[in-house]
Amino acid sequence: MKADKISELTTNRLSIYLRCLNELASEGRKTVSSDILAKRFHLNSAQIRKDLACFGEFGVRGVGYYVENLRDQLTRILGLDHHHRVGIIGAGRLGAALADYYGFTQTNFTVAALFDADPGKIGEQIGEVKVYDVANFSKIAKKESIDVAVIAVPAQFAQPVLELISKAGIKAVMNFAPTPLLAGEDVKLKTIDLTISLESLSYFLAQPALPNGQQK
Amino acid sequence: MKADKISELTTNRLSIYLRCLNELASEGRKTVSSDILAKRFHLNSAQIRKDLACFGEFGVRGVGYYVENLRDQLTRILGLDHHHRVGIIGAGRLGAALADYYGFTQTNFTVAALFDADPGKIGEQIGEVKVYDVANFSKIAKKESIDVAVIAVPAQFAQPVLELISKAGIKAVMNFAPTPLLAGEDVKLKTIDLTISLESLSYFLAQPALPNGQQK
DNA sequence: ACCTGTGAAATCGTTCACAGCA
DNA sequence: TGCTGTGAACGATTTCACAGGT
Repeated sequence: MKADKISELTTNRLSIYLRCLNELASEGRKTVSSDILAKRFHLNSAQIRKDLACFGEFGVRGVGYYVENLRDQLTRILGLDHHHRVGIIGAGRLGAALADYYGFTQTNFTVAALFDADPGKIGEQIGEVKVYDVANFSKIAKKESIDVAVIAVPAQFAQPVLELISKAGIKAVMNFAPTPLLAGEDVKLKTIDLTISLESLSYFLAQPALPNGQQK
Repeated sequence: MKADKISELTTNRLSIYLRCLNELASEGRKTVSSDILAKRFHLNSAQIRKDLACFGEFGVRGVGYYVENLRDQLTRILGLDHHHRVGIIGAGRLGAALADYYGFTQTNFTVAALFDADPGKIGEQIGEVKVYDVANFSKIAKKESIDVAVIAVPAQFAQPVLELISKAGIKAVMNFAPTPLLAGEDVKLKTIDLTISLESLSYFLAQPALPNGQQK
């Protein structure tokens, strides 16, 4: 298919496929069909094939996919054969937790620096990582080769912080502030809005249970 | 429209509309049209009307929506006129950060208890909240009237923890473990997978810039 | 016989455009 | 005239179903 426009839903699933393949590889499996993959991990086999076909013809008819080969291909497609250096703006509890979280679980992402405006926090050491003055963001970002930024500041500061990040030339941003942000066309912004997620749980709980005990 | 099947995309947007209305209300605005709302908050006016029409006829032709009335309606629809009590399983950095995060920003959600299996953590006090032995989850959940659970444990423990939550009769669960979980039909599960989000940023960075400087 | 890659169909979601009411 | 509520058009995504390769 080799299309130019790959949907975000597809790339999100590539992450999932990669996880599955890592599991299969660690079990010593050599090949896997889209059908086996789908049944085992509760996916749809046609979707797996379509997603993969966007990037090349990785499968062999009558056989399936070679686990190690496909894993390597996905790793490359997702850019996980490169290291990424993450800067987190906001050294509150959330920023500190994320510094830990990424550091422990993601070998391809290293948290290189935390930033804050609070003089009481600047200079502190959180785990392996130092807290810098956010006023020096651009300078430190360059020195530390940061290519991914995480916004973990209160909502009202999120937009100016995003502009600071943009000006520093960083193209990939993850936002935890519960507010939509406006970013330039060349910047990839992912907002994870915990408030919306919580309120959607609240909505579900507010729905009356149907007679058979199921929810709507 | 009064439909039975409301999509999650719609309910997520209700949260956003509610935020916008709160902002307008605090400015003293009495009425607002879907068009004004859309232009100001970068939304689509037809979508706003369709979303709202799922739940009733709140608008007045020629006038728009009454800000306070619509805000109250959305608050009710989202179940935010009730308090929710949250239990967080996993008292690591992430669990602790979430305990703080929700406590500070969400007046409708109170973190009632943290749970962990580590004897070193049990009995600790994190902010206002005590850490209990996860073995006593069901008992404490009932005593504390917990109706929302948050999974903040490592991936390999997430499924058994979900089953524990289910058995305690809790119907709304937010999962931060980077793994898909299987839940019963009557349980609403939201997974927030930071690994997928990060890898999708990595994918974006791996794409070659197009000649005009834009990304694909 | 098995399994991929892919058009075609079905489903789901968004946007348009306008009838109808204040 | 201004604005909602909604059928219809459009667009995106998922699933089906099968031709064709091994």
